[in-house]
Amino acid sequence: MNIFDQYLNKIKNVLLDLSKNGNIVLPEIMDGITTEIPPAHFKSDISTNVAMVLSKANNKSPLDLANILVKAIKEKDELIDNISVVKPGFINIKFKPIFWTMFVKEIIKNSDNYGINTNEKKQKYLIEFVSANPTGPLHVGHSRGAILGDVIANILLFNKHKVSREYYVNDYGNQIINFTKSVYLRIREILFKEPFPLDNENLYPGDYLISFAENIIKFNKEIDFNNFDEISEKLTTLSIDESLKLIKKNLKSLGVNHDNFFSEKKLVSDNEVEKVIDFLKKKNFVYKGKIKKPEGDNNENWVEREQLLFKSTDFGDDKDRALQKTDGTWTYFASDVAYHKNKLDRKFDQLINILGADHAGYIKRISSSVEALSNSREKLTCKVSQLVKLIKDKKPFKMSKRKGDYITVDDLINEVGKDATRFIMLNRSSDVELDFDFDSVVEKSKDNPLYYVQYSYARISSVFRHLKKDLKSDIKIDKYDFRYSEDEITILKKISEWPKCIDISSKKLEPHRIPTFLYELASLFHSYWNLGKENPDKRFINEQKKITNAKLIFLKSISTVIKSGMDLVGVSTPEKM
RNA sequence: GCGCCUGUAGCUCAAUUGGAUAGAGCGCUUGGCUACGGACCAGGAGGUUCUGGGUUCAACUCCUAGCAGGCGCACCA
Repeated sequence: MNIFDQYLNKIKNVLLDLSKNGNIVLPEIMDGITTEIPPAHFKSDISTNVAMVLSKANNKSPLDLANILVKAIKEKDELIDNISVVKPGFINIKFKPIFWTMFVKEIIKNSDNYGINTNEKKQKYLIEFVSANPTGPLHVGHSRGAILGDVIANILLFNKHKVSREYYVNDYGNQIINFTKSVYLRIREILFKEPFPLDNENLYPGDYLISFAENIIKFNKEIDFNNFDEISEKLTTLSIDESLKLIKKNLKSLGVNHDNFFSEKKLVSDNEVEKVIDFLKKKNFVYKGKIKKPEGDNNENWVEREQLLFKSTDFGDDKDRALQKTDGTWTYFASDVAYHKNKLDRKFDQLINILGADHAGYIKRISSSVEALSNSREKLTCKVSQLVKLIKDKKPFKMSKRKGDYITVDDLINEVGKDATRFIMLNRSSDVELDFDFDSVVEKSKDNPLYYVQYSYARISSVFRHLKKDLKSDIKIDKYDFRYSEDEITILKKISEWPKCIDISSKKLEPHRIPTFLYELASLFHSYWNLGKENPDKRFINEQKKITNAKLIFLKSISTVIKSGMDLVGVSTPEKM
């Protein structure tokens, strides 16, 4: 039930009628015609730009054309109170109060589905996110991408698409070798009292490796840890398992659930990399060649070498990309191409990748490969989550990989909790750097939008509690013979924008619009609530300790939107705070 | 040198996928609590949307040339 879509269709039908009768000329494409939310001071409910879009084709001024259209639109619609033409050529529609009564009725009849976009073609999505190296716990930067991906998935699921959440496990390559060596040295430290070499840059110095080592020793008594070469393969598996256990725990504490963990190592051992390179060779996208040194690059150590390259420049990349290292092993990129081939072979309609800001430069390369594999530019969408700037005691908190100097997801959850973390991380567009201020996030006040929204839900709950009614159960009303006041309609109008908000969030993959919307709705609700102090008519519970049907379903409608929005964000809506 | 992201009120950010008089919070300031929970509300001040061109009936939004900040740029992942 999207009143903006509904009226867009009505208007298009009016246009078709008028053009059949020869009254107006229609262009071939009617894409530019929209229905929108008029600015508040116009005191109307829906506006459309139709007259401005069609004025040229009709050789009439937008205002003249609008006047013709206005008559035709109003003629067919008993719910319109007033329809007017404004300056550049906008048509503004104001509904009769009964429109809003009917509107609430629709929501109440099917409150679980309110906001869902029913027009969209249902698709099968694969969203890959987090995919952090399995070499240690997740930190704050990962959590933003994790939440972003999770909520995008929630929104797509809400719109009845099929979605699979996937984590690509980079369990192959040099980093894993270094990681396993680090675990091994921690084991030797415990068993043979050999101090861990903290000065080696290739090793992982983090304290968490000590507990990895302890666990591995404890549960693998049969292993002889004296000779690394003999146990390296086994130890690699065990070490990665330890990491993944920790990562999964971190994800769980953030409320993030992946459907699938996809192993890079398995991809390589199944020869999927060779297969995809053959595939691309046949299409002439792979060749042996040399990469030129970038201009202006001061690196003196540049070595030009011949290697297997992917022709990503054919797709707009600034250089071709290496697939194979000199030692014969695959580059990260090569196996990632194979991974994306695998995704495509699993018949997903759309692929979404969530990347951290530090990997943004990688997008061109991987999207080029997907285009080469699928002949489509639209198959893959990459979203970047920008940096999180931590602020503590009003000062920026610098993270470095050196021991004890970076904040993990565990720290974050322990300090501010899951709900606040999710809400605040999502409250800003993923394109902008995020200031994450520990002090204000923890504060239970108006500084914290999470509590502001939750509080509105708690207030609604308290009314139902007083009336001994259940907010969650369905409400049945016999007669919709009441009319809402202007104050109430202001809120109902906001509620009518909810499907539009979902729609845009979903199409643009911009979930930050949801917390923003919820905040605005909560704000309107709090204003209304306070009107009840001066004016008893605005109170929900009257002097006989009863509530009218009108107010009952009014509250129910508000709570429906708040609840489903908060569910999408993945935070709780407590009935008492 | 190149690529990506950002630039909007003193600060942190929105802006209905090109719409009308650019909106919130914080801060500043003036008011409102014997309550359906004040974790709230009402009012005020505060803007050349980084700059210059262009496209359009309409530009914070799109194109282009700059400026500033961030991130990245080999066989790492």
